[in-house]
Amino acid sequence: MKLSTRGQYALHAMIFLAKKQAYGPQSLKTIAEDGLPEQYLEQLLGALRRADLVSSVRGAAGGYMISKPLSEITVAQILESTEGPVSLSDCVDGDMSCSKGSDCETRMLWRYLTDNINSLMQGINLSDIIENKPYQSRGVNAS
Amino acid sequence: MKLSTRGQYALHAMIFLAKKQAYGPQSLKTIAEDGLPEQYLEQLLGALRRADLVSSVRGAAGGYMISKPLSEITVAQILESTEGPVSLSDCVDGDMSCSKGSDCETRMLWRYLTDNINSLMQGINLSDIIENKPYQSRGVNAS
DNA sequence: TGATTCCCGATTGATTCAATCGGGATTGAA
DNA sequence: TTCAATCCCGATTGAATCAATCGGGAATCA
Repeated sequence: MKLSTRGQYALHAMIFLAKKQAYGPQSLKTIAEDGLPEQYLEQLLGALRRADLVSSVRGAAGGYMISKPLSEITVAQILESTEGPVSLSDCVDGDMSCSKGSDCETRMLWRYLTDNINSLMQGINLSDIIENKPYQSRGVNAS
Repeated sequence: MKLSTRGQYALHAMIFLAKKQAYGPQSLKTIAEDGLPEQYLEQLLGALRRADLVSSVRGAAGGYMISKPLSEITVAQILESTEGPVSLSDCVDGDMSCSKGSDCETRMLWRYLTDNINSLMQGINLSDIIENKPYQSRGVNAS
């Protein structure tokens, strides 16, 4: 179970933007400066913008910036907007492609794990990250 | 973030075997009976056997069976043996492909998330699942 | 007007995934 | 001894996904 580079790059970019909040919009070129492929990153920032996590300014001296308080942007939001929903198995989302009933053991397990992973990621926001807070166990709980 | 079918099929098969423990080895054909592709499942059972989670008996009337007490087989073991280690980002395992130092913010975050997800999965064993115990929050903790 | 930037769909090449294939080895029963 | 049932296992295939690039367009500012 692994994230794709999308989520990793996106988080990287968001941390970068969070730190530069005071200096106006940051161009793609600047954000990509430490090695991320620029045009690829562009796709990701598009996704982050559509998720309302960043806003953008066009034209010369334009760029991207964080669109709301850092404490309101969670790791879950960043990853979901670029990687799609965290959902270990399709059968967790009600679409019922499998033949078994809605209470089959595996489904309950996937749901439990998925919920907990989501809580974990919702429990950490950008502000926590850049302030280097040691993360606390929070929101992780039983079904 | 999604599991592949490997982990899903493997868990399914393990639950099946757990329930049939009293009835001797179960053949691939039997295990695959409710729709899993038989030859694909064969690969997975090979992996589970190499991880010592099941043992096999060849020849007519042969098959697979759980190889140790149900309470000693965790979801983490099942998924790892078929999907590889749960590790959200390569940079978590010390191999240092990235240029940044060992304490970069994203690395610490991936490590935190990875550790917690692993604890979560180590905290549930086959016995819990087939006895339909409501899972408790356990082992999930801070960095 | 032109440079700088974001915007965005299409395309490419590599990798991974899901599954099948084709044969082999082992065992128990007839 | 033969045969059917079963596990064993590496190789192959086709499709999907991933990572990245391409090629143009639109907005903004000097």
